[in-house]
Amino acid sequence: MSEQTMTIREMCDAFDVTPRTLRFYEAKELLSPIRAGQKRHYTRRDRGRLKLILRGKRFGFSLEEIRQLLDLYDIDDQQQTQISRTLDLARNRLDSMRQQRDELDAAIAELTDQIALGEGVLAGKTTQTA
Amino acid sequence: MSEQTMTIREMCDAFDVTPRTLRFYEAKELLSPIRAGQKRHYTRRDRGRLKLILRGKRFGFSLEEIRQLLDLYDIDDQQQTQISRTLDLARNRLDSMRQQRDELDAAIAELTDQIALGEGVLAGKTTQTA
DNA sequence: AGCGAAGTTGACGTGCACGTCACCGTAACG
DNA sequence: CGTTACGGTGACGTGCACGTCAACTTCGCT
Repeated sequence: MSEQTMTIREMCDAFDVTPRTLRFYEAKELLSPIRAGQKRHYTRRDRGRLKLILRGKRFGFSLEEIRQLLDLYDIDDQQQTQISRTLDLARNRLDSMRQQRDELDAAIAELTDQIALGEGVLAGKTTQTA
Repeated sequence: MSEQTMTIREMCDAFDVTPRTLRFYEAKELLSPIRAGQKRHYTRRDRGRLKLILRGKRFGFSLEEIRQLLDLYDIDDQQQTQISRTLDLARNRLDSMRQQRDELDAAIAELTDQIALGEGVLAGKTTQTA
């Protein structure tokens, strides 16, 4: 139970994506499954990366941005010279994620208020709080 | 200082968007500036909506999703029958925003760890913590 | 050997969110 | 009165992230 690789279909079922999507990500160099002849075999590393890709997408990052971030998780393989650049990129990304979270918190609070307001209207009260 | 309306250019400068974008949003019925002859005049309401639109975009919502959410902030103008539907939509959206925030928190934590790891590598330590 | 299911590579199509360009109106300025 | 600036309306173009379809291999059976 060490070289647990998955076929493209197993990947699709596991992550709810289409084969087209996986091949597309590979073309964009986000994934690099092993080839057994022609067939693709996805390793644990590929699964980890895909998970990060899908998460990144939910946060509104482009595939290109995600590609650059993914390098951080493979930092062992990298040249020293590259690492510093990647770290800068990651720190920037981290900043914008923190900002995004703060904004998100604010938006959640606002929306919560608006819903309460709407529920009030439904309950027959007027908009005037007094 | 009550009917503070803005021209399209003032809007563009204030929100850092192009005229094309504002006209596009209008075509999609996200904005509805007053017309003085042909010219558009953006009211306080338009500015509020645009702010919400841009925020929504940063969270990865589509313009169509945003359009439906915007209705919640104009709930006074609506039919009772519509309000309930809009509220449901808003509650769903709120749920997914909360989920998104939790995920974002997790991602921030992970990325923070990875950065620390990378910094360790730069400092000359090996990946092996022991 | 034959067959179907699964996988592969192009190549073209699609929806979204605008960008770009050509052309028109009009209001202001020298 | 010409022209420059700002704004308007189509209409077509573009980048991204895939969807769709045709035309193969390649297994794994029977």
